[in-house]
Amino acid sequence: MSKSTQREDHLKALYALAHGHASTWVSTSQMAVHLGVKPPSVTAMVQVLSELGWAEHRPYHGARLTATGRKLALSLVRKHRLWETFLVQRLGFGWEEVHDIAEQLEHVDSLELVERLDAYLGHPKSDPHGDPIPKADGTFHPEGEICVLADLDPVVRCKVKGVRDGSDDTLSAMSARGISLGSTLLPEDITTFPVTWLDQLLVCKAQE
Amino acid sequence: MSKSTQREDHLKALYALAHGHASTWVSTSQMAVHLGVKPPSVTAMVQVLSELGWAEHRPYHGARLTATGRKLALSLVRKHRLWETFLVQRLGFGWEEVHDIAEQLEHVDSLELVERLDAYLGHPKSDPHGDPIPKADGTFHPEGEICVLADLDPVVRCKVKGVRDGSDDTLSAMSARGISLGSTLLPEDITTFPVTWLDQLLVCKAQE
DNA sequence: TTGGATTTTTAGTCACGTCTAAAAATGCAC
DNA sequence: GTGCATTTTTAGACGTGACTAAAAATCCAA
Ligand SMILES: [Mn+2]
Ligand SMILES: [Mn+2]
Ligand SMILES: [Mn+2]
Ligand SMILES: [Mn+2]
Repeated sequence: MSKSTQREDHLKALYALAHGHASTWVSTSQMAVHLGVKPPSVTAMVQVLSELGWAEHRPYHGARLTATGRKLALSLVRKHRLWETFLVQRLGFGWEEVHDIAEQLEHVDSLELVERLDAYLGHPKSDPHGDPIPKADGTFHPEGEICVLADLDPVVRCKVKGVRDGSDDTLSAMSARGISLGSTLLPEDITTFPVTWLDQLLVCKAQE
Repeated sequence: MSKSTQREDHLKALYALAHGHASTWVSTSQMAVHLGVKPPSVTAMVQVLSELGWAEHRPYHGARLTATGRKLALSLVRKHRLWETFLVQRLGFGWEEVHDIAEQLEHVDSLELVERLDAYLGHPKSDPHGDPIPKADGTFHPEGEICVLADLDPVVRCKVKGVRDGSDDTLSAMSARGISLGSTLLPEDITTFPVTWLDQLLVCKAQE
């Protein structure tokens, strides 16, 4: 309910600054820089998003998306990237010219429009900048988005793409279990990992 | 400058309710009905448009577009109808489904976008509802829009499409000069007409 | 031409989203 | 641990664009 260009752009900022990792807290000042407004404005808006159930706000700590908020953010990213694709692929814009226009088009409200546009463009998997286009259900194509292992729901086979905040100890412990960049993790192994790892391992879904 | 969806929609309402005749005064309550808001809201907005130099407001009488306002309104109508054409022609929407979506798309701000869209669609002359699409310079294709003779600038050869507020006397006086529905008026004749006729004769430009 | 109904504007309020200035919380250096 | 610099939130204000209620202008009918 209750959409608006501003709410939507704040939601997107939250998503973007967490690099798509729903578990990451984002500071209001980070968002302020990203959005080109002052921090108090972001605080106010984050409180609104929180009331709408789209974000969680821990005062003096930061904000992060709820599951609902993430879905909305993804639908915005989807629209943004589909429009960018349209502008480049069909209207012949240069890839560097399309961001600001898509920034406006993404707020046009019509599910039917997005789905028809997607079909018209041949269900593209990525936008002109190479960024992946979320599917209508909010998931990415396989080999799509990188996320924190904790965010993998349901837990499926995935590939290690990086480690966040890994101390030497952690890294060697992971190595000892056969985990390294590019290695594949199986659901049955993941359940036996130390819980702290779940927030540290950056992964993407592996092909079946 | 200082555009906004609301200002733009009021501008369009003014244009639409005057049936494109820049000389016609439109009441604020008419606009209110058209826009789905209350009359005081329209009064306030019309005063803003007046400050911006886009409309003229004669209190307790009505509002009408200035030359600048008319140009802006025409560019909005152009965008609206081009997007409608895109939605039907390219995305396969039914012609009855596209109005509300175009109502949003028309506010996207990018000259480049409009012109590329126009070219992409093959410079269509009319939208899916048969309404003419203004050209980028704010004029219509020949045989396009009907206007009051007084609005013809410059005065060119045109065809009579109707008479507004014509008393029997006026009509017979016109007949006496050889004027009837469909007859062609030449610039040199027009200059000899009684001035009152200029606001009564509805015409459209005739092919050269 | 006068009075009442109707239309339109003004006055005052509100929600939204922004700002600046001040207060509060945090966290880092010593 | 205390104190100070930094970050963040709160407080208070403003502009936009909506509303309702009241006042003003207009129109029309007797
Ligand atoms: Mn945007
Ligand atoms: Mn992109
Ligand atoms: Mn509109
Ligand atoms: Mn149309």
